[in-house]
Amino acid sequence: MQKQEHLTKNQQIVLDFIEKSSEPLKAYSILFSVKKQGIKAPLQVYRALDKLVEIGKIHKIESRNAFVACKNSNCQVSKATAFSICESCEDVTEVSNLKLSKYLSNFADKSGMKYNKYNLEFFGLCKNCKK
Amino acid sequence: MQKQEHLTKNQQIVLDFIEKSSEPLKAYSILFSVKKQGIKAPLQVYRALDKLVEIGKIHKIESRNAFVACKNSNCQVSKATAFSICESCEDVTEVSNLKLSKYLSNFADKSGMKYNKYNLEFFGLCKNCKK
DNA sequence: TTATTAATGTTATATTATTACATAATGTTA
DNA sequence: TAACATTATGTAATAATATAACATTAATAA
Repeated sequence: MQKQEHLTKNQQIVLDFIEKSSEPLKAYSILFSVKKQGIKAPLQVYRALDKLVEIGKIHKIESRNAFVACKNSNCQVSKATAFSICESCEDVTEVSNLKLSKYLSNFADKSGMKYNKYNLEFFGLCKNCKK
Repeated sequence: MQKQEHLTKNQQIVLDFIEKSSEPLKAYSILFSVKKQGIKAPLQVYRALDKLVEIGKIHKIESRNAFVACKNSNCQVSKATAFSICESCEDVTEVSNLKLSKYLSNFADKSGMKYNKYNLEFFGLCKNCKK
């Protein structure tokens, strides 16, 4: 279902780096880290990020301008994303909840607008930070 | 329930401008427009925006880095926001749906995290652009 | 093979947002 | 009201995020 089988060199470098990270990464921090692998300019990173988002390999956390690897094998999730964000430690976790995604994917209000995508960000304190 | 009764001059200028707009406004376009009213620097706008977001008078559309006036009288909504965004004309509407907000405000998943805030952005084509 | 599409490399620049510091206004409390 | 704390202001500089424009190369399709 992904539009592209093969990732290009730059896309693969950026994806590898994001997948290894336990936290959301910002474009310029990715840039800094992949310079040794030949990526020199912001645009090279942004292009890779755009493509990776498009094919659902990563997601952008809009409120943080940061990127995380997709943890769902289900490839439709790039059109239906939900995250929980700890406002203290900034830990971000992808929410995988079938009921939630069904509810939101089918959501329709009086506007008559048919949604083909959504992004939901929950904020709070994670277990650790709640203590 | 709002933390502040009285808006300061800069806050009021910025709020007035946003309330008059039918579309989300970006910080620098606000800046440009309120220069005649004595606001000279980005920081003056950002400070006003921060405060207005904090007290729920406006919301930030994260995926667009833009700001809209709150259309709900209900003041708790700044902690529970939902928008529908047309990807063609960029029209943004605040979604006011009690069922949705109840569902999301009470949402809890296995993470054990207690959420105190969420932001949801739906994307699609509005009635006009669907044609 | 030619045409088309997608990706790359590079430079420059646009856009969004914050730091730092000095000052003034406002609110609180003794 | 004086002293203090808090909040807002003004200003300059700069950081952080993202895109435009253009030349070139690689991959894919017809």
